[in-house]
Amino acid sequence: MDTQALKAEQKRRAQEIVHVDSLPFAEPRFIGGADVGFEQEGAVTRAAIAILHYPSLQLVEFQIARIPTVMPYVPGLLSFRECPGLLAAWEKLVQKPDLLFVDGHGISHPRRLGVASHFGLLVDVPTIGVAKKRLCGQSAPLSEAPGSQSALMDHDEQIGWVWRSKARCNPLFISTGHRVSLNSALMWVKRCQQGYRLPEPTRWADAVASQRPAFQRWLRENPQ
DNA sequence: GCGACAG
DNA sequence: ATCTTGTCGC
Repeated sequence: MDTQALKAEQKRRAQEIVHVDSLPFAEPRFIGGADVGFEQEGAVTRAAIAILHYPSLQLVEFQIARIPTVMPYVPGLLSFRECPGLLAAWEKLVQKPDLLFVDGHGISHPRRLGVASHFGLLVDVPTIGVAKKRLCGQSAPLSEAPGSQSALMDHDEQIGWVWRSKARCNPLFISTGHRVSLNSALMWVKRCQQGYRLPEPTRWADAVASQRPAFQRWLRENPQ
């Protein structure tokens, strides 16, 4: 694993990211959520993608792919570890989403190519990064009130938003993945908020991957 | 040199 | 990310 070469590749690919809205829809019909986890002590990569109908936010499809892990976790190089699994899950989808939320950062990354951006480029789909922790950049302190937000800045450049999606919960870090502006990224995430810390697409992807009770209940209510 | 560091 | 029960607080 040549770290320097991978970093150079990130800088190169980051220039291909479309930072403005080039969404082929006035309103998306399907929004997806993607999440990656690991099994067998990291030897197996498990990627899950959940597809929700918009604006009902009802789960309509999910796919899980398991492949041999290709790389160790290195902060800043996450996409090289997670994209192979995400691609495998993506190819299994019957209904591709118009917009995809990815667990992790988009352009709020040292070289502006977080997993949400990298995957968006790979499959050429609009993506938004929804991360639970900061990777880089700084922001003004957030108030305790749910809904409070602050721009995530790297010097003079805004690379994302820090948004308290729910009271008494740590904020989320939202950023452009690909083909979605920063303002729209935050807007779509807000429109998929249903009272939990994570927006529905990402929340369902996690529930599917981890076999959460809510997902098991959905399976029972949706035979076949 | 020291601390930070998505999942 | 993952290993894991109860527990504190709204």
